[in-house]
Amino acid sequence: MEFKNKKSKISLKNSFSNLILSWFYKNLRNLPWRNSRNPYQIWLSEIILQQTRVNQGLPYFEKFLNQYPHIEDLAAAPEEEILRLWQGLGYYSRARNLHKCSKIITDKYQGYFPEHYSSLIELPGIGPYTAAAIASIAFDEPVPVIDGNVLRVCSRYLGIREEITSPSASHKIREFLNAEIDRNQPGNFNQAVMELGALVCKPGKPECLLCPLHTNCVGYNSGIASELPVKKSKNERKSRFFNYLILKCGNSYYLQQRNRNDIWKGLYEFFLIESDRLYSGNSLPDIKNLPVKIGNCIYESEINRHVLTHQNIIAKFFIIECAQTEGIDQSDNVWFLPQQIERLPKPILIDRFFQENLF
DNA sequence: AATTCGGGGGC
DNA sequence: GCCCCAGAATT
Repeated sequence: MEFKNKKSKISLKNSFSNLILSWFYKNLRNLPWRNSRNPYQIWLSEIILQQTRVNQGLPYFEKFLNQYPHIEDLAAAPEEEILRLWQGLGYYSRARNLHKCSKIITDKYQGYFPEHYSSLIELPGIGPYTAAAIASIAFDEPVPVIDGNVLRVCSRYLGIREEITSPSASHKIREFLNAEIDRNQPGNFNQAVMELGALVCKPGKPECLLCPLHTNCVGYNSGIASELPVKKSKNERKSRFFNYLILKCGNSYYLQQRNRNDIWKGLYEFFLIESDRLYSGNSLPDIKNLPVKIGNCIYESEINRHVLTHQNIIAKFFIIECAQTEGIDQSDNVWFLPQQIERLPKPILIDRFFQENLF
């Protein structure tokens, strides 16, 4: 008995959990959402950070918390205002779901987040990762988070050579984390694994000699850490050709809101003709269904290339002066003055052209 | 299980 | 160029 206890204490001291937690206490970054255990702030930071680098998300967290100090403020805001604040972060469904979720919490939960994974995951925009993050960090529920960092750290530590999204790999990692998670401080444990992935166990060049886990890391000991995790090859990016007709009537410009299930849903853009090619200004095709009678093309932009994860957007802007008709109505959400356009949520491609040429 | 939703930064 | 980022929703 005596011997058994001693042995288990020794192995406990050198466990994955203890080693990574003591590393975490010494090396954690001072991030604003770590200064609070307010579930609203935890949630906000997690939504912003989905598929987003901490450095890119940081200013957005500050802006949102400043503009919407409490979840009720977010729930009361118009969706366009939220999208405008989100502008540039991408994956705009996150912003729309942020708004939806804030209304549900405000209206149906009296402003308080549910405290368990099983309830959190029912909310819009909250999936397995975010539910686990909020439950563990804000409410001490011992459920492991699994994100890109965690998958990388675990696949290397365990030496998992199967494709990382395979059921087998997922199972091994989940079992491992469920066994290792510190049940007294699950939030710190989860953040420790992610932090190690972000600062040491990095994608290209892991700094294994700085890693507190390297003596027991299969990937390191086999010399294949940098090859892991194994990922499927990605699909080729498809090209799309966007011809933007910037219809100008006096000082007003035509903009429309994207509402299809496509990129940039909810954002505003100029009159768009998507085609299998780019047009040129001196031979614009006959266009029907224009909202106004068009005149000459007074400016033709260079070719703009805008790269998204699954698409290559190839775009050109044509400024077209339109005949002043009697029907120009500023209130119909179609014709806008530059200072109004400034406040509309727009794709970066559109905002960049607007800022450089029209504002 | 596969696709699609942005944009930026590192190399 | 290519990779990946504190993933989720949809098909």
